[in-house]
Amino acid sequence: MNRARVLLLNPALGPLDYRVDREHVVVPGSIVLAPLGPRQLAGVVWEPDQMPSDAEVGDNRLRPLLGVYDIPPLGAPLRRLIEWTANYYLAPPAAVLRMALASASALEPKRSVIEYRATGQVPGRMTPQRSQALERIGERQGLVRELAMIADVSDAVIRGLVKSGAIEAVEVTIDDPFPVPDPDHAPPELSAEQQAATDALVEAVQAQASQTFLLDGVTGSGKTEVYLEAVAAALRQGQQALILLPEIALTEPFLRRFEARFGHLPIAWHSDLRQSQRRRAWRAVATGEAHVVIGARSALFLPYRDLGLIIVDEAHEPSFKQEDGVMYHARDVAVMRGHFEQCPVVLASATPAIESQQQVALGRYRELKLPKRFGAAEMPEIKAIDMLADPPPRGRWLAPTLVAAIAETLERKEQVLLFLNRRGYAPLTLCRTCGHRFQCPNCTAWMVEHRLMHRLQCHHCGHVMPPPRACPECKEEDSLVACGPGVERIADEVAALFPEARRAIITSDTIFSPARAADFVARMEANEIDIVIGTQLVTKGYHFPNLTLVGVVDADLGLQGGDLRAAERSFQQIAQVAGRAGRDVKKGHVLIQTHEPKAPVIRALVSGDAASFYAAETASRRSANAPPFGRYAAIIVSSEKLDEAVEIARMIGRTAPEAEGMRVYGPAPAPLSMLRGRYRQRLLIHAKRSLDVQDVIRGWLGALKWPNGVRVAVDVDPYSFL
DNA sequence: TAGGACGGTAAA
DNA sequence: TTACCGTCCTAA
Repeated sequence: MNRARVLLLNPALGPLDYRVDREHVVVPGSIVLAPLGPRQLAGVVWEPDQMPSDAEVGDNRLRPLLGVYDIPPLGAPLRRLIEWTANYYLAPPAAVLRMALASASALEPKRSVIEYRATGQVPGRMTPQRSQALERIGERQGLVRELAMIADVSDAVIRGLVKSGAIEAVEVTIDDPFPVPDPDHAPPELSAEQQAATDALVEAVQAQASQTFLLDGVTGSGKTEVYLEAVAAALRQGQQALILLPEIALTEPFLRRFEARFGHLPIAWHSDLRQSQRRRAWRAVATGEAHVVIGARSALFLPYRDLGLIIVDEAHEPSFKQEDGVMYHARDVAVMRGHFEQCPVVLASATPAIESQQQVALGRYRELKLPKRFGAAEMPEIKAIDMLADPPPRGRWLAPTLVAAIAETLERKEQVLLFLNRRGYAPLTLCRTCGHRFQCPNCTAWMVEHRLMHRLQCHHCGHVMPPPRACPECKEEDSLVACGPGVERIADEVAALFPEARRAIITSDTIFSPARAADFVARMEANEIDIVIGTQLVTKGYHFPNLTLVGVVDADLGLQGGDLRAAERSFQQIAQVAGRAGRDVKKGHVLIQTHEPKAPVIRALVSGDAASFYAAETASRRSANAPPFGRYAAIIVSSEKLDEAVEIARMIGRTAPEAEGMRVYGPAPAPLSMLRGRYRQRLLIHAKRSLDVQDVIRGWLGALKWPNGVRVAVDVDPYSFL
């Protein structure tokens, strides 16, 4: 009797056992189709001793597997990674497996699909829907369903356009091989320091052993060139390389650098891939045909056939922490994947996280430093503007000193970047007459005015409303005022001050596609933009030689909220945006507007003394027993009913176990006490490093029951305290 | 008494 | 997660 333990793609279920009939051959990792009640589900065969099931089922009650997919089995290193991730982050193994299998369509044996694209022909009969569809689709190509989504019309409109000849069908072969990057295409000239770091990485790639590096180089020091040589080394020995980036919007300039180095583009992996692209990329990764993958955090769980190197670029970025579903930290999971795959992992950053520096101090990670900028470029000069001593006029946000510096820079025909980490026009709208504030109906958050889009928008759940003319509370007309600045408002101020200057607003609202990002880069390089006003999207990755002045509009913004990483994060963000200035021969200048010029963060930035800032932060973490010296975990209880959420959270609080070196705080309403229509209560667990908190929480929550509509999620090593 | 809403449970 | 089943309620 041949039986197999199968982890199905159903997060509510543990592993189930099946009978394997003679016509099927399975090994651990095989991807199979299994019956489940009246349904059929895909799953992966697992070693029974690695995946214990809660109740053994007799041979006579087993149902047979229906089939085995013609796909390479998931390798043992990936299976170990899935187990580790599920264990560490207290997530169902099947939920982690789902990230590895990525999309059901990747499993289908289909070799081509019919996609559609515009022909440029004008349809005989034009309707508003049809013109909207054609306009929004533009050059894009996709399935009928995808085009309908893009154009925000029904499938029928698209089909009508196909019939009229305005859109044509194209057969797309989806498993075409990808071009192979050439490690010898255009090797760079490296400085002595870069060469030394490169040698260390190349040696580690050749050793094919697990080792983690912290590549710590100041902005503009040429970290990318260094780690791309490690990628070349992996390619030369026939292995795959993965490069993780924090934001997709950032990939455009990166793709171009990669292409310049290797002659071809890498394979991109992110959540916006179309179904056919996703399938093709997944298959190529699994067969080994994809040599270099660059991607967002989810690329970590792809089934690489032979992974030789992992790079985590901008490794300090908080966006590597996944905040819903399986709440993992991609930087930490990357290190574990390197451990299981027996390959080096490189964490690259100009402003490494305190956690990573601590690992260096403990001797677990090896540090490679690039303390100087590449070539003739020098570090920019950084000054603070005291907003109390040098305030802008009423109703304005840019201090006279900053305005003067902008004027001088424009005069020299150089470019300016103004950084404000706030999208939209104004973060809050209120009624002057009755004080009514516009709040999201689903979240504890203000509705943010987006003047360009002509609407109010919630940044947490995406709820939108048209900009109101009258106050909904007191019905007073023309009594609503915008409070505080967003990038759009700063852009207005810039327009009033420098009407001749060409402006660009760079946020996730305006750079929503790789094409838009490419367009922005091209316009900057052609000097068609004088002043960029942007959010954190512009803090990293870009290299504009003619950009010489960076203005930080509100350096105090990041210090609000007071979570344990606020100071560190502020420092990183401002240091990164400052690093955009003067990256070539022209000297860069940075002006930081703040109400607290004496705050340690600002002083560290101005003096350039990062080391003592980090030392002070590390000391205060140590004395508070905060990460990386102690650890936190959060339990978030959510329900559509407030009383239910409160009741269950209290019940969990009451049943908290006693454990040496652990304290439980709460429950209290979560900082965003209502999110996407769900009420949220939160318990915070603070424990000493040596305690296995996961195990304690597993035992604790495992013994409890709660009603169906209540969700209890655990966030291990939480980043956001929201 | 049919039929729908709801809650609980099994799925190998 | 999904499908199914039993229970309870309401309308007829």
